Amino acid sequence: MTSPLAIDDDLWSALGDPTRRRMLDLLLAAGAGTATSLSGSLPVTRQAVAKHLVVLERSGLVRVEVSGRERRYRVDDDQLGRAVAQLSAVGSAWDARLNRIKRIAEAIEGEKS
Amino acid sequence: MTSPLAIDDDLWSALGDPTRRRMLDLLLAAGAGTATSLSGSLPVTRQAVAKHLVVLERSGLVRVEVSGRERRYRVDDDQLGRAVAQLSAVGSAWDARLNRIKRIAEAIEGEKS
DNA sequence: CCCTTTGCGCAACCTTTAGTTGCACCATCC
DNA sequence: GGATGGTGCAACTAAAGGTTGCGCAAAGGG
Repeated sequence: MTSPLAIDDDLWSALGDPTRRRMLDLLLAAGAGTATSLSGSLPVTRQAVAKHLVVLERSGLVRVEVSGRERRYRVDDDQLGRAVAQLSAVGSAWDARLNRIKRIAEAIEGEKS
Repeated sequence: MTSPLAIDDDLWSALGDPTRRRMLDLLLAAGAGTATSLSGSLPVTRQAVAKHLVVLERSGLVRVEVSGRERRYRVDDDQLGRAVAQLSAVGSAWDARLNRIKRIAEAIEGEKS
């Protein structure tokens, strides 16, 4: 195992920002959205949202669909699925280590008696 | 459900940095470490590591133990456990939405026939 | 058809964060 | 006591997240 943590940093860092995470939530809930519509539900300006959309698009988590003068974004299911898989991979790697430590601690505890 | 995504942003953002994630890995693997020892296994300077350790300590993910002239850090199991729980909470919330979308799509697909 | 909306993009600027280098300090060990 | 090695502090740079202000083009309503 070459460290289960040799992770796609780009994907992770796209998810690292709270505003971007909330944008993904909003997009999942509404199906799609534009920079303007998203900024209505977020505590930041449209321009900030637009910059985040660029980041999300570069990381493949959303795709754009131009319709007239609107740029409508929606989540890329496959890519978000991959992201979720990585989150849970890191989570379970850490969990495994924590459990191993715990078992060792308990074993030592047992020996003492 | 008041959005499973009303998440502890501090904890998440502490985990958002790739260097900090690798530091946690190193600390878990070695049991403990100092700014100097960690910087030996990372592509950044000791000072950068020291700053990250401050962030990790503020978020409760590591605790320090002063021993002579060394400041030895180790992971706080409970807090890392909470962090892992949050990762998996967000992951499964998204997963649930993706699956719901998929089911709806399949249902529509079914209707067409 | 013109004029007003409205959704976007671009540019300048500010602040915070991750990183660097350089230096001074103090505990340790010979 | 003096060299050594682990820390802390300060100044500086670069990139990221955010803001404001402006200009433009596509829709829509008289």
